[in-house]
Amino acid sequence: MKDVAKHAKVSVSTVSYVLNNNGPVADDRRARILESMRVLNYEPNESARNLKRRSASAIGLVVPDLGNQFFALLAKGVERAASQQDVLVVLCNPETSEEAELSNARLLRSQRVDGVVYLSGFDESPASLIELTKIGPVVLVDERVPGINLPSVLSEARRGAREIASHVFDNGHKNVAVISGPTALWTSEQRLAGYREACAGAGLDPDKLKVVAGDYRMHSGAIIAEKLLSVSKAKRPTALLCANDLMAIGAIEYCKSAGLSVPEDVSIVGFDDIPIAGLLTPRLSTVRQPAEEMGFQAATLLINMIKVARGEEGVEKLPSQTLVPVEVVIRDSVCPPSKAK
Amino acid sequence: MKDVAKHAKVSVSTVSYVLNNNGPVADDRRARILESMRVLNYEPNESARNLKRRSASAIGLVVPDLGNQFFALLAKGVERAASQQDVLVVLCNPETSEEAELSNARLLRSQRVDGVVYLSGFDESPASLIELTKIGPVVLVDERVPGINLPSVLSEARRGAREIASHVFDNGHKNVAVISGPTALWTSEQRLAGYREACAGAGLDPDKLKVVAGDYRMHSGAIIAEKLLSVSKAKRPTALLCANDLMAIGAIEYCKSAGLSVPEDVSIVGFDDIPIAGLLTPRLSTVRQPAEEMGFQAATLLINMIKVARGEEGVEKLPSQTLVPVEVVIRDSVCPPSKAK
DNA sequence: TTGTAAGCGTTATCAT
DNA sequence: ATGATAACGCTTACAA
Repeated sequence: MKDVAKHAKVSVSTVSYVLNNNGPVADDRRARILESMRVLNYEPNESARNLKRRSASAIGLVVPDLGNQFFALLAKGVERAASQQDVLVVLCNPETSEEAELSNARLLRSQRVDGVVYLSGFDESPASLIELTKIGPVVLVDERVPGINLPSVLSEARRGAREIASHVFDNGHKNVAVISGPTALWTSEQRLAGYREACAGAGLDPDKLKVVAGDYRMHSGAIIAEKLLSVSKAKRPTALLCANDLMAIGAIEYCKSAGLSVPEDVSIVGFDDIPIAGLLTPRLSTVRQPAEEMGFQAATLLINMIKVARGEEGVEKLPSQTLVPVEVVIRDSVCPPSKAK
Repeated sequence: MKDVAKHAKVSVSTVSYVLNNNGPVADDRRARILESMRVLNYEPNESARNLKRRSASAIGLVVPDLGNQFFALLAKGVERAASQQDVLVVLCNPETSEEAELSNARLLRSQRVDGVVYLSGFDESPASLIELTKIGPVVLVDERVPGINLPSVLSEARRGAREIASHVFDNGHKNVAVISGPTALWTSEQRLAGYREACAGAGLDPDKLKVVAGDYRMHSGAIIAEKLLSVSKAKRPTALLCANDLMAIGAIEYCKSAGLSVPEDVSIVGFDDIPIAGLLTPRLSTVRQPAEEMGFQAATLLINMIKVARGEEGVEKLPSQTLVPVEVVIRDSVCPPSKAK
């Protein structure tokens, strides 16, 4: 920067002014400075800027597992929103929730990021999260913590769950089981609540729904399906409501291995509509959550919060709660229960 | 830090010494300082450290599309390796290759990252890449640029391609077509070369292989399959060698829509073995590339290069070329050409 | 409108 | 073994 100043025969502060577009600079000088920057191909040292301005123009993205396409797409959306505003995205994969707590807090404290987009997905430790929000802005995606009202982007998961479950009940299923998500997760609760509503709406007793909690991973879907379906044919559920696609896929895989056909023997629905859902045989009926869009919204909201907190001029505070629509997509994995039953 | 020094009644330099474990510090003082840090829950300001040490302890990860599971898994591996060494990962999604060039170069120059893991996947602009490597370390994944020998982690793609193609030829296919990757990409060339070797090995003329280049995305697989298969049954290829799984899936989808059955009417193989490959009907025969492992290796190599360049003590330079093994996995998408032909 | 100079929180080079 | 102190590259009062 000194070099640029020297080369353009001005002082460093003038250079700084043109760099930040604040402070008044005569047009001819500005031009000279810009030219000098180009000639010397000067690139501002962001570490120094960050030090001075006490900010990093970077956000953290805490995501449990990029192997899950839903999260990967979400990450993509976050990245897109951030790069649009020249904000960097720092990837964090909390191995354990212990570490998550630490690494997040440290990340924020160490001034390497200005805020965090937080996707929990697995178990939650609200206390540490609340702690986090005291250090800096955090936005949750598809999650809420019981005690406190954190900014977040949510989906209409409950409605989606209700609707797809209704679809199943409308097909005439009476003996329906649920492969649910981890208990205590908000997403799990919402989806389950939706299923129960549909159940009641179909004139059935929601308390008679068999519910087993999985961990949102494929394997647990298979395990639980086995548990649920290894009973006499008369008692065997004719439909499985799975709280996400991965578990639904696991369930389908189990059925294949057990010689049960889907949907003839058992109807199965999922949740999320990850890209693979439409490619399976049978094509999976599910509820589409716009993963990438949700990531985009979350990052946009977070960056907005950061700017507002910084008192940047000309930025309106965004509502701290965003609701994105879901859409139930009916494909081939549901049919009326077989007469043979 | 000043506060810590004051609280522990020592000078800032002493605090700095214990923070970095360099410089000699009396044990009792060290203990006092550590205690003070804890009490004040002090967190070093990384921007300041970065400014001073001229490094960011962060690496960039340039990845074309997180929606592609192969890349997502790779990213996961990169993150894992990096976090193991307390290095941050900054995500970059080059929208266009123009921007890629710029944003990468700027990222490196602006001192926000110390190096870059680069996954091209789509078209390449070697010139800008070479430029990049002059600014800082870059490691390529599953890619090479013609002119120059960059550090990279490569897979035995050629062998894999040869072996899976052999499997197809061994099944008796004579009329085989290739849905290849983007021309000019190293991965495409390698795979194609492998296919040709297998072709020759089967006593067929490699120049008679029909080859059409796609873009590694699902859609192009479908389009090209249509082009290839919409001919009289006598001339229609009985097997499709697809340069990645996504295109293979596209091809399978096309076949389904066209009433062609796989593998009876046309055998199809892919490449990569993304998780979905084994879940399709028919289960896709393909070549497994250990995506996450490759990412891990790449980040490990990059970080090693950075440390070596920094002259850090006790670090041995890693070989700048890593070769990871592939494994062909035979599933159900191949069978001998139908007699009916 | 422009320049001077005082930090931002560290690290590293010296004396002590 | 410890403590002043000068950078690191930038921003921003404040002065000119």
